[in-house]
Amino acid sequence: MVTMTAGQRRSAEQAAYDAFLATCPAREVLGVISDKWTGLVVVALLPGPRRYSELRREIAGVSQKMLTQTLRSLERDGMVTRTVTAGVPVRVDYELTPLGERLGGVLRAVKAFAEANIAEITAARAAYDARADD
Amino acid sequence: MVTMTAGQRRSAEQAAYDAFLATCPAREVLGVISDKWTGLVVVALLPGPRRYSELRREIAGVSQKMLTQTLRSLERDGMVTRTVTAGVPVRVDYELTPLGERLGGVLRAVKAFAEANIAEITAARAAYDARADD
DNA sequence: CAGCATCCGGATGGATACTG
DNA sequence: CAGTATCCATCCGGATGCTG
Repeated sequence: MVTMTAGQRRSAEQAAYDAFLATCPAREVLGVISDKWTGLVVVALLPGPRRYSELRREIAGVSQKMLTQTLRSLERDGMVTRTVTAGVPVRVDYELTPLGERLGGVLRAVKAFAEANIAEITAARAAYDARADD
Repeated sequence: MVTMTAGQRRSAEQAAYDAFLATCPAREVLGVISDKWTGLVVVALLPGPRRYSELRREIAGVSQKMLTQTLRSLERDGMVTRTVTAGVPVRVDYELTPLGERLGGVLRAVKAFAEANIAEITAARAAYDARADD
């Protein structure tokens, strides 16, 4: 197909890319942990189960919408379980599944890398920005 | 200040949250790898240096704007070096720094987790979505 | 208490055209 | 070849008000 238009070529590339992404577990998981709040929630749940309101308090700055959305997403991915205890008032507990705890392990690795290298990263940024200020 | 308004309380929480984020290396790094393309670029550079056009070809689906933006960001964070070789045509090579290679190591851990658990995640999603379809 | 529904501003990211 | 500049659609995420 030498006569493919630019648009057709892009579509083809896009399709190939989509297929790649669909079969790329790493990107799938990257999508999971790259959410703004997912990491914080998983880390907050590592010590043990937490109630909705406890999570809101522990993760300062999260809106209720985002917390709910994040928890639903984690629940869907099999990372947390949601347990409703009827009564007044209602009580809802969230807890990591074994899968969620393994994800927590990965996040700890990220955290370890972060703490070991943040100084170097910050320095690199400062140096880069200083050049830009010329 | 018992007479704080809801708005003031939120501002206070926001400030506390921002301060927390600013001093939280893990979130900083999470921000780095959570970019849509950063992971792919770092992984593509792991085997060795690559030219701009090579990266465009290897990472199917990336727009030139996003590739440039991602590379600039990685350069700023000290993860890659950018080497320009004058001439016609111009040649630009990107290469991981030691810091970038260490980040690559973390990404490999993510990848390993992903590949080991993707089946479970997919199954959990299917089960969750099946319930939603009721 | 633990949400859901709605609105809305800003950031994200793709398409396109042009340049040293 | 390796970008820069601009425009524009979409989505993310916060604010607000209401509910079982």
